[in-house]
Amino acid sequence: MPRPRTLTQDRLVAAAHAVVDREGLAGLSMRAVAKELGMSTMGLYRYVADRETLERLLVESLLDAVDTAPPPDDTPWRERVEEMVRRLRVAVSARPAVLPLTVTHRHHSPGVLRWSETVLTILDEAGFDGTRRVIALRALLGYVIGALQLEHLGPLAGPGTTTIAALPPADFPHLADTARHARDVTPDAEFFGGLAILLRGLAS
Amino acid sequence: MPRPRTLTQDRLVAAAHAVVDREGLAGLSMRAVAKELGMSTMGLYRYVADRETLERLLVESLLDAVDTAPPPDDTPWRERVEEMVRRLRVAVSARPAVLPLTVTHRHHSPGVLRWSETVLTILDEAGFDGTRRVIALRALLGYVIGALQLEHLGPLAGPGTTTIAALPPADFPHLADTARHARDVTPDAEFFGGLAILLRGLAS
DNA sequence: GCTTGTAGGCGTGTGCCGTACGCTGTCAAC
DNA sequence: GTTGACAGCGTACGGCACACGCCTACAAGC
Repeated sequence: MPRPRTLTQDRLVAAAHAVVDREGLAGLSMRAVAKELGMSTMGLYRYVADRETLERLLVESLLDAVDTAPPPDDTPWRERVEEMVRRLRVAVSARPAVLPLTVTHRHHSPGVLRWSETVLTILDEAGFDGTRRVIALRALLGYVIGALQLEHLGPLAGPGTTTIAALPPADFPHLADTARHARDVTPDAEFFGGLAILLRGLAS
Repeated sequence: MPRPRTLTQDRLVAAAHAVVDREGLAGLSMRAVAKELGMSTMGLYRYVADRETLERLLVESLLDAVDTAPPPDDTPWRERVEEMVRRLRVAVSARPAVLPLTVTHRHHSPGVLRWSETVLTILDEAGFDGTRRVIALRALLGYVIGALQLEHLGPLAGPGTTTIAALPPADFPHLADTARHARDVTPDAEFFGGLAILLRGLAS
């Protein structure tokens, strides 16, 4: 009977994403999102308890988009795990700016829970059980989280590597050599190369 | 000839660490550090360009403490890499509160550069070269960064896992089972278990 | 068709934050 | 004794998240 709501949660999250896309993560504030929606700052608090909740919604909107249906089981389990990891990476990489939020709010996301369940199912079918399966899942998650941050916060081809290349090669001979080779490694090759190492280790 | 400095960089960093230890990372502010030192807020800016520089110093003080001398080379290369990773983990885990800063400021740390150089030397002796060595190093770094965050921001025995255990087991059977087993896995076992998988993958 | 309860939205104010800028006080060199 | 370089301080500004109370649009009951 009272005045009807003027906003949906989707519109709110879309506005937040627009702000982040335009101004970066540092530009995300309640004020900025409110302005994006053409309403007053405090009006947002009718839809969201606090800033942290807004961040959580942002992350969930990303992770819920991940397809967590089991890949076709006529492929080897390692390829199926790789496919699951690939899907996660695609979703996260779509909005690298929110990656720091993804790391801190990951626990609350139903998308990640569904993803984990599917991966565990694959690992189960591959013969992993008990603590071995726990450790396998955590190792995969750990690698994905770390590698994605490495990729987006300290890219191989970015300033970090060029800084290294400018170091005194006498003190850091291998590092200098590695930086030179690093220029030839695409982010994809680096990420899936590392993943392949992990999967080989799981298999043996 | 002018008035002598009253502060050393060490005292400044120690004060910042004290604040973080007492109030957590969120309690770290220029005002708080200044109060800790008994001086005015703006006095700090004689020693530090801005807040980011202070954070960088905080991180560097941690990472420079890592022993980057090559481990004795009469042990297998995998054990030597494991030893290097262990040292890094010990240093970071000493102050888990600053872990988020460690991730973002890692590039600037000479300690990490020296660590990487040593690890590359070991990998070189183990026969890795070119892009294979690049990918191996990045995989190790990625795993370490991600696993440490998993360990300190979403601990196995923490609220995340108990939340999972309370989920409808019908929808998440493997996850529920995993959460039950997770209680028996110590952080050490989890971290080095995952690392062992990665090292096995590197060796094969 | 008027009244009234409910709930959406807004404005103001508080206490944080980082830091720009100009002043004051102290000391060593001359 | 004078001078000038520079450590340290105080004030002020523009941002932030958010508590709190007010106003107002609406639909149900009479």
